[in-house]
Amino acid sequence: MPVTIRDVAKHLNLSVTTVSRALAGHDDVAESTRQRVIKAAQEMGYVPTHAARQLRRQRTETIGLVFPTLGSRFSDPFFSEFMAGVGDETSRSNYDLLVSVTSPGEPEQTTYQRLVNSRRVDGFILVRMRLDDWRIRYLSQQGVPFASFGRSQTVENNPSIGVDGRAGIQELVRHLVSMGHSRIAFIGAPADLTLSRDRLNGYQDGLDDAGIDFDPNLVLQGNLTRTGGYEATKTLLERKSPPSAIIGINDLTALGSTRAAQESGLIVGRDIAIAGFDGIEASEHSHPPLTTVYQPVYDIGRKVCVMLITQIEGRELPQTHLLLKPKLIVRQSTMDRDLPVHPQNDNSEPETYFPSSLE
Amino acid sequence: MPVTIRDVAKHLNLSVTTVSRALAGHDDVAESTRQRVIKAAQEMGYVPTHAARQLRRQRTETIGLVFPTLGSRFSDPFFSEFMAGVGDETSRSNYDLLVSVTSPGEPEQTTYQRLVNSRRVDGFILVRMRLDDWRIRYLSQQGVPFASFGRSQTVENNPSIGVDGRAGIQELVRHLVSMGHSRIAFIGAPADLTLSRDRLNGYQDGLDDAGIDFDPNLVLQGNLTRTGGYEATKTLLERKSPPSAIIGINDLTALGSTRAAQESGLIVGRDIAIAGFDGIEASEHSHPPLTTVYQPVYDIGRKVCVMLITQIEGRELPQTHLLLKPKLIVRQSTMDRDLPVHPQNDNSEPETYFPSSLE
DNA sequence: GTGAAAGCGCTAACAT
DNA sequence: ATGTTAGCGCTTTCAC
Repeated sequence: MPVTIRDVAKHLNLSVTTVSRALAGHDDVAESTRQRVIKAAQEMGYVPTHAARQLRRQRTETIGLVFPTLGSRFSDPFFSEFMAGVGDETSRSNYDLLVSVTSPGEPEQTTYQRLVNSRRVDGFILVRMRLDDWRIRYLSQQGVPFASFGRSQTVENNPSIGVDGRAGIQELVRHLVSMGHSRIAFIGAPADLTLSRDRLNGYQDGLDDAGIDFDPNLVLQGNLTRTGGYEATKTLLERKSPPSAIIGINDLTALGSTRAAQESGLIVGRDIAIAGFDGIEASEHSHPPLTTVYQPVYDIGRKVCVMLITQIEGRELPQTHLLLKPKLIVRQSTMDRDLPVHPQNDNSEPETYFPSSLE
Repeated sequence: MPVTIRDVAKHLNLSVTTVSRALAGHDDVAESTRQRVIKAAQEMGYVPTHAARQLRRQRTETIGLVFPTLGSRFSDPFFSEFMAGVGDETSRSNYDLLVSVTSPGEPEQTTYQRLVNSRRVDGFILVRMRLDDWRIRYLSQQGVPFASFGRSQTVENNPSIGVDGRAGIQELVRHLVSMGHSRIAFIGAPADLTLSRDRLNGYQDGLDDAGIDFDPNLVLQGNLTRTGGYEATKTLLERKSPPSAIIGINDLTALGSTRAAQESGLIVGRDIAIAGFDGIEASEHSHPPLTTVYQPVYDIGRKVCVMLITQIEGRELPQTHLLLKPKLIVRQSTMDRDLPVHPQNDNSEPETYFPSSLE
């Protein structure tokens, strides 16, 4: 039923080859012919069948994105932001985006293997990197291109964009210390995640800078969700000497933390300081607005995608790894209302996240 | 490089035909042969090339999901929840999910047309239905299967799952009235969306029930985002006689509204009541927790997907349309703390959203 | 029960 | 500048 390249060829009394070449923009076809072909194709509503082209060219023009499952649902706005960035960039580059939500029962590996073996995608975008990451080993070995948000220590230099979570948290601790805090708690995430180690290191660094002793009682493990933050905070607040400030490893954690503190009758920002990491929209609109370490997730999604496509198309990558510096955004959740606005409180995004070579 | 069906055939001294049939489970191949084939395929790591199979069978085993762009970013948790449901169900049914974020420049139609013409997907899942919806006309005309979350009035009975937003909001108004409110504002969404009309009708119904006159000054249009709710609320609160209660057409709107009210020094739940619609996770964790009309978005995603796949595979659809009744969840944002908990405040999800035929 | 052959729609190597 | 031919990897008649 749908119109094929043969229909167009027949219609114009040309061979399919010529039509194909005209449409592909080869220079060995007469300009007049090309015009006729383009016009006819247009009029007849011809669009190449993806499967056929794919089979022939051995390229899918599709990139894969496998989301980690977070319990039965995933509603981390972080991921939607990221996906929006990736999605915009893929369609800008005429690629399609295949999304897999690792289903509850299925092990993640199966998903990747299936996609690789059936040659369903040209490459992968990886998120939620682990210190030791199976995916990197597997994909490198299979020769399948990939680019990641965040690094792993599995392979030296995989193409990726990272955010210096260590420096970010370190700066956050500095800010809290400057506000007079010394009992600062940290609600982390599973230890195998790269971001856990980085941010925890930053926490450590920050304490060191201020000459504060590390207190294991003030470090708990959450799971990057609101609920995780909520529960960890309940525990913290029941301690004999509770913290005066809490850092959530991400905004969701900090938001859960905020709720727990409020349920305990504390005024966040005055009785206790709470801060997060990510800078999701909700952090800005929460009550009180949340101090956070901002990273440009949408843009990172786009750039990681650019990196991947560059590789897929065999072009040279300006740099394989990019480490961005996140930006502390101080808001009410760490500021006593009676104090003046902190000088760091500049909400504008810096202009120069990315080197021009990636633009 | 990757192993093809020919490799398997050669390895076993069989024809590709036989291998193909053995793997497809046809009954005209000797049981012993089948076992050998399956074993060999397994060992050799054979997985059918998707493109080839697709070209031959004229089926993609892929379903398409085109997200509306909401400004440059989309971070509505509503969509991630929905996508998680769709994604889980597609992979359970061995389908893939192709996601398109309509990019800022590109008109939505182009996206659909490209996907249809290149035969990239077997069908679509539609969201954000409009009263008069081009997509329904187009896809029906092209003979491409689809199923939607929400209805349009374009076609009589397109396969869809809807939520009775009218009844939901009506019940919400009833609740607000029972709490003593009579100046109830409504922050809506663009009028061409089906959900806008439904929920506005419910608002109207609720007022009628209570014998309250409709006051056009209390109805504003938002855009389903926090910012929209925030701004509309600022406007409302500047009015000479501001509302004592505000209904946001979705949770995000209500959350923005909450922030605006708090900035004006109001205690939400006591000085002003605010409620939303959707029941996203953030509504539960906001301060104060938000009264909302809950709809099971994740499950709806799954079921819509089941509907679509049923159609694609030519099986009979038990019913083309399903209308779910949403559930009012009363939380602090509409309750003066001094009052006892409202009887409707039962947070458990009802067990019987879906008829067993869809399970 | 198994194999040979055709063909899905396209692109590219090789003529002319 | 255009056409002929082959083949990507698979499924499906149609023979045997």
